[in-house]
Amino acid sequence: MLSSGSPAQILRESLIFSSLSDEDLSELAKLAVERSYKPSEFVFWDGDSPQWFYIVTQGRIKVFKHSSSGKEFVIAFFGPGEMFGEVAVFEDKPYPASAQAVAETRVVGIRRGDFLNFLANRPQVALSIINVLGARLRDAQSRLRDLAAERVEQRLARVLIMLSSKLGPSLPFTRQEIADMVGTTIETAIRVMSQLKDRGIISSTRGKVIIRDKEKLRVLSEGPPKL
Amino acid sequence: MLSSGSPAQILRESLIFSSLSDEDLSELAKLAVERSYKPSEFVFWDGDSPQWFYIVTQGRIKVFKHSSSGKEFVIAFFGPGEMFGEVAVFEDKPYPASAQAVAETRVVGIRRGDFLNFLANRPQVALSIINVLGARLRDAQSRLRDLAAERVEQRLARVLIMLSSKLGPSLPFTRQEIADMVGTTIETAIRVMSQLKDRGIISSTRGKVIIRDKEKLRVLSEGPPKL
DNA sequence: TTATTAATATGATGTAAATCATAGTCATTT
DNA sequence: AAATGACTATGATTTACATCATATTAATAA
Repeated sequence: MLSSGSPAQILRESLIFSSLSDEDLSELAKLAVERSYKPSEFVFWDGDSPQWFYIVTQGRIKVFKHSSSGKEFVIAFFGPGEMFGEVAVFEDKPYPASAQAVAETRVVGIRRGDFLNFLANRPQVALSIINVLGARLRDAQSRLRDLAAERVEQRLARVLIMLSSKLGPSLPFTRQEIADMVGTTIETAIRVMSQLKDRGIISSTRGKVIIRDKEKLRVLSEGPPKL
Repeated sequence: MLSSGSPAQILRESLIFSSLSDEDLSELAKLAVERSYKPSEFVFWDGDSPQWFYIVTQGRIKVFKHSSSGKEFVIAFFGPGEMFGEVAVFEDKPYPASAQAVAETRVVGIRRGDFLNFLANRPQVALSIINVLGARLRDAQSRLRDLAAERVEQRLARVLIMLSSKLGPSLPFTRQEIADMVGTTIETAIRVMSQLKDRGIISSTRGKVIIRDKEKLRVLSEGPPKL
């Protein structure tokens, strides 16, 4: 989505900072530090103290939590232009989840204190952060309801729809990654997706899912095919 | 928790506005409108367009969503000093959940547009809202992980702990309300709580739960009593 | 008081999905 | 080219929990 460039350019292209003047932007860029991660490298761990918040510039970051039995639950994948690690920064509590690169990934990081100072004089930026947090909260609450009350097939359909509205019809995720987003096991995810394949709703290759019939998927995600 | 008083006084006592000057506060108070609700009355419905955001001054508000099969999932109960309906307001999308009074309840409401204008010049207030949203997001993400991976007993223990850290050891909720927060059925909630009762961890009367042994409850909420 | 309704309780049965097991398939490395 | 390891696939079995059914108890109303 975004080409790589100078930190200032990258920040410019990120939604959150679109309201900034060139002046403010170059000031913010001074605070930003670039970092690279190889696949499977961690940006931070659940429980770490939050020094930085981040914006992805290239690649993809997986943010997830472990259950008491060790299972992963994926909160979200973040791509270019998206911020992560922000919850911990604004609250000054340990990161509530871990962040791991799932591809060759570059991020810019801004120190907690620096960023709070910066925000203190830019209400417009604060408002756009409020917007991002609001959207994420809304999303989390929907997923809560889904996990509490909807069946796997329906939840999986919703995850696929959400992903494809962000990334297009071709989704670069393994069954395991999808299972971890849906909150199920890999076996169940495979079984459900095999059915979707048989019904012509999706097709797939190794590590990739292609949405073939978005409309049928939408119906599935809404109606209870039960009863 | 809070005594009733003038709108300005109520706002003053709410965490979010603690940083405001008396001047700013009385300006905000001018924007605020008081309303009362009887038990079971709705403040807004899922899907309504968001004109207002609210702060509870007396009583209690239940915010919840329905599943496709009609089951309720309770996102949170809010008491005096807490805001609700904020997600929709900051995003200008329909309310993603319904809000219903569960007691004789008073709230103050502030119009979306008024409040956004007010915020635009008060970065400190914006930052404290970011804090509240951050805390709620963190909480929602924990619950997501729990729903995806933990068993009912554990989730129920966590809900009881969360509630008692807010409200003290005596919790004025029915089994149904607790079930709706945990994401289970009333029967299962009753069964699990009967066990907790037998083990001396809680006691209860009609519509009320009393935490007797917080430590045992904590252990339950963490360890997998499985294996 | 009796009637009515909401909350609590508990047993019996059903089921979606987890778990356990095994095998095939595709990509990468040696 | 063979070998190693990740991903996909499917069957068999188990299980936590939902669902259905029916009481009992405690408030509230008639």
